[in-house]
Amino acid sequence: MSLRFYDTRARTVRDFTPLHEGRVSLYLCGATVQAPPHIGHIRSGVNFDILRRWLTYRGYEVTFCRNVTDIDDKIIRVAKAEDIQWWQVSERNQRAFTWAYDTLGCLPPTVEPRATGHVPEMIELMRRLIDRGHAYPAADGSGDVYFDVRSFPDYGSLSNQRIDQMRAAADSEGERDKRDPRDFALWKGARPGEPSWRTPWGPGRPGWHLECSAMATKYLGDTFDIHGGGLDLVFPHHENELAQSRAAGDGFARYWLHNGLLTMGGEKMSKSLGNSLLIPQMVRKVRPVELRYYLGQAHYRSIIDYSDEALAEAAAAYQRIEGFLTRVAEVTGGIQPAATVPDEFALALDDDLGVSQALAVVHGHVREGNSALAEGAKERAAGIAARLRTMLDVLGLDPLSEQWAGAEDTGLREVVDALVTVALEQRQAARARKDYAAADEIRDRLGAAGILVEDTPHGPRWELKRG
RNA sequence: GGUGGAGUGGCCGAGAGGCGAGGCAGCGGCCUGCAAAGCCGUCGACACGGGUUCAAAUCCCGUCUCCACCUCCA
Repeated sequence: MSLRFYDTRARTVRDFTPLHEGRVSLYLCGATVQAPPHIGHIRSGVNFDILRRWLTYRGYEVTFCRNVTDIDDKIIRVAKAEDIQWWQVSERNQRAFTWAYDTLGCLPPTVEPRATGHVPEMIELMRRLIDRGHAYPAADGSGDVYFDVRSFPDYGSLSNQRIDQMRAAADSEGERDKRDPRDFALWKGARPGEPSWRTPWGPGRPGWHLECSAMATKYLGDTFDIHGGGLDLVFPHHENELAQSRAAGDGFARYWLHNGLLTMGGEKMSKSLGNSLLIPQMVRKVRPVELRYYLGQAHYRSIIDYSDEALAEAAAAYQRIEGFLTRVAEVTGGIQPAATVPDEFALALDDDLGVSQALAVVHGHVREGNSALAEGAKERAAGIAARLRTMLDVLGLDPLSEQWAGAEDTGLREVVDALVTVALEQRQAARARKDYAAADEIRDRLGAAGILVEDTPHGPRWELKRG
């Protein structure tokens, strides 16, 4: 079976064939940097990071463009409230996003363009739209430029809505002189004191949607393969992107992928609802890799209803995988990843990125590997571990990778190891003379100090306790 | 009003007509001086009511509940 994805626009699973053989162009709507990221934003980042890694594993050269929208109403509002510059707000939050992506092991995009760096491209796009009769500057001289939805019969095709059946929303504040209430702003004329950029239609700033069309086609071409984002972006954001790009004559995205949202108590997590769980507080509860496992384990299109309990279970599941690989590495002196993943794993990911089924394959390997280890079959265990590393690498979860190995290593590990070894030698001596009271006391005292002792067929081993 | 989606065992979470994914927790056993880790076994589910079928979580009809989008949102 070939690679296939659920395409929002087609409303069905479609075989994936890239526009150019061997290459995939991927655009992801990243952050509007008005606030620091919560785990829902980073879920999206993790989902598409796994997609990107899988495409790369499949041999495609992936150009991954993830934008930053660094100007919008809320950024201006926050800046005003704090009496700082708008760009101080966006810089601050962009850094928070970058830190969060890095912390969760999301590979950096090929390019990460910012809206305000692409005003000339946006002007060019607006000019094309006006020339073709799909956009118009507001007649009242406000500087607004609107997209004329009635001029584009295909409007609504992404979200499967027809203009006439849409709830007639009142014009939002500041929008004036539209031909139809559903017309959306390509460009917003500046009001006094607002940041602005010059255009032939007056000073102003990008509407929310225009910059994505301008940036996606600049970096990926008039037509590109995949456009992704959260499900809440389907309408109006992606609908409007599609409309303005197609109306301008571009092919735009060929496949539309949307990740499910993250809820808490059944309610969507969002900045505006104020129920955000921010990344710094989460990585105090579990390690970043465990948070990544939690956010990535469910299918990307399903809802994740956050709970501390589920997070803890995910951490336990991850530790089981990690425990096996750590023990094999100790016994064998090191494991190199295998060249390929098992077919069953590949089949799962090929089918609309079935991470949950892929993880079942992972856990099957862990169980077999543990059995091999218990039987003393080192080579078999090592082979299983090698395949496991390759699978986990695709998911960004390999405990032995540079990203995650020794994340807590403070450089004192060797020192602690020497000290613990002294204690363990005394304990072994006590066990040898069957003085179990003394042996247990040593284990208990190490335990109180945060050292977990386990006896194995190869002798005792230790590790730091978690939590 | 329109458009999508969801309801699976104590919990998380896949699957989508036919041997009950996987993980966490529980129970029994093995291993261990005792543990821990691990292994083996086990318990156990498809919101509700009808229908189609030899066979239905899976298809059809109806009902209930919940969520998202139509307004800034990943």
